[in-house]
Amino acid sequence: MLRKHTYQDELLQSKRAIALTSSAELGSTACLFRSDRPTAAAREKLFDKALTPSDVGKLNRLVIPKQHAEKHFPLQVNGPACKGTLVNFEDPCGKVWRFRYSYWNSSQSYVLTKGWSRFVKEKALKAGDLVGFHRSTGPERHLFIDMKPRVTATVPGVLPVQADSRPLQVMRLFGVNIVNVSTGGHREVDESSAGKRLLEIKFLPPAQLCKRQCLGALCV
Amino acid sequence: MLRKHTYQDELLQSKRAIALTSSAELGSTACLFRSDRPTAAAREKLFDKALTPSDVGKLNRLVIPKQHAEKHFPLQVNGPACKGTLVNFEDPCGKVWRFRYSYWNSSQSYVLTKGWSRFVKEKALKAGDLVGFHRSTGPERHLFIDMKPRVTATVPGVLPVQADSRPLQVMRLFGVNIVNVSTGGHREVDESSAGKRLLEIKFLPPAQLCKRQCLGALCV
DNA sequence: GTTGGTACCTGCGAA
DNA sequence: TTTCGCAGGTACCAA
Repeated sequence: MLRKHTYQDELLQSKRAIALTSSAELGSTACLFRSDRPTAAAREKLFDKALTPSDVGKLNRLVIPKQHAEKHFPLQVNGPACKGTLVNFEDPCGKVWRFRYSYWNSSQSYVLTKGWSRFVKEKALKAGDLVGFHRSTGPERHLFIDMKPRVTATVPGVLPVQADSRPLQVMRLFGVNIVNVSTGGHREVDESSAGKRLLEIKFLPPAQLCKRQCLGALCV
Repeated sequence: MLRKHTYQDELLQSKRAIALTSSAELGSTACLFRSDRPTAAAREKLFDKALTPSDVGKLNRLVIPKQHAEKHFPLQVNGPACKGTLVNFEDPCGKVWRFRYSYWNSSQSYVLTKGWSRFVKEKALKAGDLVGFHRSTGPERHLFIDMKPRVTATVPGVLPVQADSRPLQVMRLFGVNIVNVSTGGHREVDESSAGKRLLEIKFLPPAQLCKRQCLGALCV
């Protein structure tokens, strides 16, 4: 699981880095489970982002809106972390995701890069879904990430809505998604076109499930 | 006009760089006017290039023929400028254009990238037009760029030709382009299809004018 | 040969 | 008006 060559520089940078208190001390793998998982208690919501087609597409990066990035995830742009750092986020399953976080001079934007595409794939994120960022309010200041399906104008009664009010996108049978509503391949989907979505039935890969804790909990 | 944050690394590179004496010291904007404009005197012609469809298309780059690039614009391919540098060229209006100049290993070609598309747009360059490169012979060795319309077989008398013999592309009224001959939106236009150009009448954005010195001079 | 990651760049819309 | 953010690209490299 260790990719030997990879993270040394980045870990060093991470340790020297920033006001951003990550859970880097947990280890060097891209994906871990926390063993000291706190109770779901004190967390402050930092911000949400509605994912764009690019955020979930081939660009393998998430643009963090600048105002949120500079408020919550400050990077020392001219300091040792100017080339980015590694940041860990815990998902609702307790799984820890390590992302590279950096600033792109050319576009003047803050981005999560390395690791992001795996997250998109495993969570089966789609454009319009919301990703939320949180931080524990205790002294450890751990970071958390969660995801919510897009809030969309559906045709009431026509498409399935789950008990948790999640619309449209998943229908589970024994913990497996058996329905996926896609946009038929169009990249640009806005709220107004959501009603034109086509129903596609397909099996989603098991990786989409939260492997440790969520097989019975539907914790996507 | 200054995009403050941007070009620090690149300026550093530019300052460390190469035998290519650019006028980088003029500032950090992509487009400046020289305040110390020399007389039109001593310049040596370096070379011309007839623009290809790709040079004026979506690729946003100009390929510099290798023999000219290596003769006139040497890059230390393995040196500090191996990732390219910024070079300033003054156009006939005295407007200074900053282009990124670099070598693409994948295609083994020398290219102007950043900034080039703006130049193409503002000058309304078309495939077949000639772009000329010059250098002042004085100690400052400033670089200059100019453009000439394609030498083309037009239908005499049908399309307007300006006093400077530029065919087709611009007709000015009080210093404003009121005619633009385009290719109807096709991206790839080669010599053989040039005769099929359509006339379109439209107002061009004011940026196409040479803002400082050329309102009365028709200096495109 | 393919994929993912880094670091470029640009058009465009909103402020 | 110009500037800025950022969505959507590209090039290149390494695995």
